[in-house]
Amino acid sequence: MEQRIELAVSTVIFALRPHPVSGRDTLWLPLVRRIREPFLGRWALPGGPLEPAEDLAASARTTLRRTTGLEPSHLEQLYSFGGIDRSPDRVVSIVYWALVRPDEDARAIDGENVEWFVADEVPDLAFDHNDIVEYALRRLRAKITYSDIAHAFTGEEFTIAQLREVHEAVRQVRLDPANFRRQTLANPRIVPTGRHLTGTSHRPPALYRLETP
Amino acid sequence: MEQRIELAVSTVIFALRPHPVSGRDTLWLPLVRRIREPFLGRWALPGGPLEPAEDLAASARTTLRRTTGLEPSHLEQLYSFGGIDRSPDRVVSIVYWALVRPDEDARAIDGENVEWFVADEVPDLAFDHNDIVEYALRRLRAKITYSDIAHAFTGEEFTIAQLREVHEAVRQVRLDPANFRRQTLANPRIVPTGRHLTGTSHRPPALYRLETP
DNA sequence: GCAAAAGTGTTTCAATTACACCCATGT
DNA sequence: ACATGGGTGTAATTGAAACACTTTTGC
Repeated sequence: MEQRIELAVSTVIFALRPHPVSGRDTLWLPLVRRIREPFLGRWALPGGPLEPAEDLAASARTTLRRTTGLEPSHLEQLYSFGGIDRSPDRVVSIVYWALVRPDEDARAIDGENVEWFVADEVPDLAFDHNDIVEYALRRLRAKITYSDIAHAFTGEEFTIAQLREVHEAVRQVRLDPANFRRQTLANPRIVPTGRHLTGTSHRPPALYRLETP
Repeated sequence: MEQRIELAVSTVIFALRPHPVSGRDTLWLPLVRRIREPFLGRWALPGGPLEPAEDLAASARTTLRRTTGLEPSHLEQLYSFGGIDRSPDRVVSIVYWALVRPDEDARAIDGENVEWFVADEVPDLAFDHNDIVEYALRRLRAKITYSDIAHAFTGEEFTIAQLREVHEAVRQVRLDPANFRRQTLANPRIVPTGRHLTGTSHRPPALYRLETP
């Protein structure tokens, strides 16, 4: 008698929203309340079984649309978890993590049993999902320092300060505006659009965009 | 009617051996000749179906022992591949990569239909395994620059030159011995054992070991 | 004019690189 | 003694960090 191994795809979805207490931008993520055993009633990462006709990334996208109604601006495989003690029945989870833009985020329509939490303050989750969230956070915070993923949180056009605020929110640090500006503009792919952001109560900052090579 | 999704674990196994032409140390990996369709007769990464009672990493270890007869000094998950066009039947592969020590490597007994190849000169492989090997090589070469995995290629005790030769072999570069030495010894976890390597035709180099914290 | 953030300049400090030179051993 | 790699010293270059200062807008 052969035991069946379940194959599921889950996604850690990050968005930037103001922290309920401090008001400063922080990472949030949506969780889904389980309506079945095991872990009935507990919060868990959105996900579902892998459909035979569906790509791994496509499956993550489907989950993302179902829970947030949005397209991810960044989607990346995180890790595959297959410990034999993760769940009463053997299940291997391929986990993705995704970033969604705050401007689109406003348009988000949460599905049933979906609720957003501050990423660093999630409750006790089902399965090993607390470990997974922690791992995803570490990866995001590491990767933003050496890659372009911060732009997945900005619009097409952005000011240097907006980009800096993304870094500050994700990494939970304060960065020197002058030095950040220089280091950012050292990247030749970041070019000024010529336009400026208006409506600020001070000097209007220049708008830039990321050249797609 | 439900289509079954196969779940397999494959491993890219690296060892350092002298290059057949240049004689300098290079990365090698073992491949297995397929004895079944699809891709019958083609070389492929060692691997097999995931057993219900087996951990993902344990499955990789089993494969490693079967093909090389050795224990890995380093084993790490690489990526999971699940494209719907990878194979006629739908198969999701969770791929690991492993490093084995050269001293142990000498003890290796190759299984049937197993042959070692220079990692940068592998033939046309089955499935998408050429892509996977390339990806594993990139990861290894990137990771050796910021982590301790080089030690997975040295013995318990090592000279600074031996460690440098590992870096040079993996990254295919020449490194300044003086600077490499300083940067290496800047790591407080690398401590002298007090012993020296004898039998060289020149000044006997000091032996070090990596403190396990 | 004043506040506030944009944007520029400058000084300091640490890390990397290149390379000259001395040391200890086998032959 | 001399060839060879081990090991040390040091000047030049680069980049990160800290911070003073000027600019441009809304009010």
